[in-house]
Amino acid sequence: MARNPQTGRDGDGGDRDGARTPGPAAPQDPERAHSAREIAAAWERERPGTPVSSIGIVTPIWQLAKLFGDDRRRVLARAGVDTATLDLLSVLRRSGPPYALSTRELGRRSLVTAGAVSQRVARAEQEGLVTREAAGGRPRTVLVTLTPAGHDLVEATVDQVLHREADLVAGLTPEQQAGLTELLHVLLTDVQSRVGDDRLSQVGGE
Amino acid sequence: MARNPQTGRDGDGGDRDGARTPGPAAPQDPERAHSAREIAAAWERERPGTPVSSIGIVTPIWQLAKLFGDDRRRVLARAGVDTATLDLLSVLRRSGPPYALSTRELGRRSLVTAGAVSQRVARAEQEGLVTREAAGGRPRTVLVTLTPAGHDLVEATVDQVLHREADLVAGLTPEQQAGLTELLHVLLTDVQSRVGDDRLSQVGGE
DNA sequence: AGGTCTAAATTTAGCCCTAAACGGATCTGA
DNA sequence: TCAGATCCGTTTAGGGCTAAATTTAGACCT
Repeated sequence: MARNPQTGRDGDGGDRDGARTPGPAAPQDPERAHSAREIAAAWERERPGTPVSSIGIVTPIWQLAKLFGDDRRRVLARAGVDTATLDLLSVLRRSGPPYALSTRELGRRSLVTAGAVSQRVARAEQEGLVTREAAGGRPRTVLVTLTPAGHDLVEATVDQVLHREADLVAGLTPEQQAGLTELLHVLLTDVQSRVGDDRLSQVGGE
Repeated sequence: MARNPQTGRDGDGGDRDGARTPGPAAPQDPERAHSAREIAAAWERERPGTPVSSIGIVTPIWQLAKLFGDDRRRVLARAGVDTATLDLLSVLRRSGPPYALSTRELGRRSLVTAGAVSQRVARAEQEGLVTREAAGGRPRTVLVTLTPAGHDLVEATVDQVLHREADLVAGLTPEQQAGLTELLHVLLTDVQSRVGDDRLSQVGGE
């Protein structure tokens, strides 16, 4: 999911560009997507009154998620794993011995639908990274357990991924990182409480 | 894109299977995904020394991107559009009259591959939202132009989407929103300059 | 007991994306 | 002028996800 920058607006009114020289006359960096600032400015210019207030937050979050996701995918491709599988294995690994969770619990911790979990588990089982078995717990519970091969795969890749990501955010000072972490935490907590509240998704919004 | 919370850390090296209680790992709200803090703590507990420093930033960014993306998809489903199509139309709309851009330019502004742009345009063309024609400009350039129907669709949905997203971030004070916007901008700029730098994606990183 | 309800997992249909192979046109240089 | 290098856009193969339909097994009633 995560899809694109922001639904909206792009640069100035005139740089149609169809052909032209990509060079010096271009608005910004001709090789890069527009920034949230440029998108909001374009909205204002094209449609005065457009509610652009959220763009400065939502757009960079999507762009960053895309960059982090693509980067992780490339890092993991070298190890022959995909991000969805590593995510599954990591959740199990982090849960501690005996490295087993129900499908239900996996879904909750992975932010994907039950169907997606089912497919992830099936793929991982196919590759011998987890096992699946009925568990006596609740009615129809299935217990997914990490195999030694799955455990090894996590051990072999997690530090790589996390180290790489630490490098990617290293441009911020420790103070900036702390401030950003705090603000993101506050925003996430708040958004979680609002999403799913269907009253707000009506047109008139509040 | 955007996939999951955090690849997490996994635990120790040897104790496969231990045995029982999945217990102590379920610390918080049983209905919600784990927070970055809980994930980092689980790593520390299971594998002391894991480089968790980036988790406080990367994990909430993914979770937020997922929440925003899912929410937007649901809002747009009512209008019978998908997020990818609206993104395409919006880029054209905000480029201003004559609402036409080359495939190449569309790819740059959308953060997706050329193949994805081609497919998006084909779908939108199928629905009569854009037209596609050869343009004399560069060598093999194709010009994609918004139709009146496409223009109308943007007008009918963009405010809805942006208003909804403004509601979603309304829990932050104006000061917090400004601070977050600034930090995200700094981080994004920095990450863009680091991604693609292949030296960093080696294991040894940094 | 038997019928109905509900919860959990899976399956199915359809969408969208990436990576890589492909097709065609322009530029380059002998 | 012709071969090769390039550049753009499209097509193909395959992965991954969501939403909805389906299957199953206990739970609940009467």
